[in-house]
Amino acid sequence: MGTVSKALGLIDILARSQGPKGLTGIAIAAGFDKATTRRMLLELAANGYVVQNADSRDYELGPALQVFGKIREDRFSLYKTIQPFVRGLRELTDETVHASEYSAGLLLSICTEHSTQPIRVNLEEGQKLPLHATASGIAFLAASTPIFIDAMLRKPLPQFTSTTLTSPKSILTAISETLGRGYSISNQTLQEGVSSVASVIRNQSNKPIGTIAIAVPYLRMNPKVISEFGNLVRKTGDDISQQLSGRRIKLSQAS
Amino acid sequence: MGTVSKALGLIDILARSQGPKGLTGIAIAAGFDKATTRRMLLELAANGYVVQNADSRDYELGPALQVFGKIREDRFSLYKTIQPFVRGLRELTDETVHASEYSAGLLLSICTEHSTQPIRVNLEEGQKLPLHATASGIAFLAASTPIFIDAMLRKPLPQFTSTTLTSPKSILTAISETLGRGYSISNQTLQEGVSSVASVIRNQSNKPIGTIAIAVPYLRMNPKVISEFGNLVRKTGDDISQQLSGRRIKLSQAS
DNA sequence: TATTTTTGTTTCAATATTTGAACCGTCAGT
DNA sequence: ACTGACGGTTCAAATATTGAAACAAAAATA
Repeated sequence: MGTVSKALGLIDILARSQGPKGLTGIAIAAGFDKATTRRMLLELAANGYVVQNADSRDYELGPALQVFGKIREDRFSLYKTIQPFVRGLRELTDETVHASEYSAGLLLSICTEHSTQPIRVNLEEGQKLPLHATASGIAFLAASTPIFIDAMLRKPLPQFTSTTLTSPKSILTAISETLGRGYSISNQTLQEGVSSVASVIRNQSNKPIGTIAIAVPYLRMNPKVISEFGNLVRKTGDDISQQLSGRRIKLSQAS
Repeated sequence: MGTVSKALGLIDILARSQGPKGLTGIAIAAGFDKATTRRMLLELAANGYVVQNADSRDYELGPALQVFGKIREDRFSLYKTIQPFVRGLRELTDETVHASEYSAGLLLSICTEHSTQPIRVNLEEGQKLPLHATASGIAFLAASTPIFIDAMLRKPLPQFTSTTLTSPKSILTAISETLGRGYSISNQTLQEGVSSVASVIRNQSNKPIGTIAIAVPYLRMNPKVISEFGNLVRKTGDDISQQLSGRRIKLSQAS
């Protein structure tokens, strides 16, 4: 692993930990030496990706992330297109609905609307969704090329719960079932007590770029709910893909 | 300069260039070798900070920036607090109004509302504002400690226009004038034809964290406008600081 | 206040990573 | 088929990174 990845890993750690964090804590979490960690943090800070509180000496995420994030959003506003759909689906189901975008071998949660019910699925912002262990991942794989699927199933497939699918064979089965019904189903594959249905989102070129999913506490899941919510996500996924192909992505620029 | 900074510089280049960019173009813009540039881009891509289009092989900003940007915004929502003020000031003046946040030796433009007039100041998203060559910078310095001012004036002070202040002495004068009147004035110090008035924004601890500014085409600038707009930014800066000290920044964390 | 502990910062020789010139393959245009 | 432009690859040389240890400063504790 290169130095750059290590440094970016520190940002991940800061993002995951709520609130600021001291040097030692970050070093331990990252598994690096204090000296190494500090040098990286300083370099990140020099670029605005991290800020150090002058008093407490704690580190936090920096404004550069916001700035670049906004620029990216401006150019490729998947989020803006998706958000109303996610919200609509939440209102319709009153379950936690979330959309994700594919990036670097996994799905990044980019938009979440939480259920209002007392028992609900809670999703951290920016949560990483492994392809093999989530309904979203299976839905995404089902829309991918055999080459891509093969490459992904060659990687390690860590087990998160007792029902995580960890064999390529079982995942291929789940994929073909997904192709049959038009949406994927997960049964506590990433987190105990959480079931989901998910569907793929495609871009103008019909390539899969992300997913939309409904995450339901297992206790409220049953075949009727699965089929009802499943058909809802499928339709919503299609609608989003439709809208993405209809509207051009913003390319033009002002002087 | 360390490897990390070099890699982050590539993100800067992608952000500044509108739309995707090829390997060679990026390498030239960055001044690195192709091999180096590519290795960095791959590493950035592996972390989601950059994506490579499978067909065109061009590189673009990645979703990780959006994800982390949103997390930061959630924790430290200077932007959300400021935006209504910026918009209000734009409506009042119909000139371009922008707010900035201090980071790593300069001010990052984080929120802009453009004038609707045919001749107006245009500001790129995420524009970097040097402290010595902008009204925002002078306003920020005027609110800073002597130690900080001294450190900043020791750095190189590049000349951008014929009227850029490049001597520590002239900048110190501008600072003391700013302290006297409560807002700073720039006269085409960064870009020809642009004058600005600016005022500082402080956090709960009364420390300067950013600025708010009105940028006016030079042809519409005159003493009357300066004093009118100047007093407006000053008041708005104070209002924002007031609101920031009223509301606590989110510090608590869940389990 | 004195003492201990924790946390942040610096140093430097050993080490692993980065670097870039040269090279290869591919595609588009002629 | 030739040419030029571009993306991607290789590998020895150059350089940046690493981390143990020492140091400093600040908190916590006695």
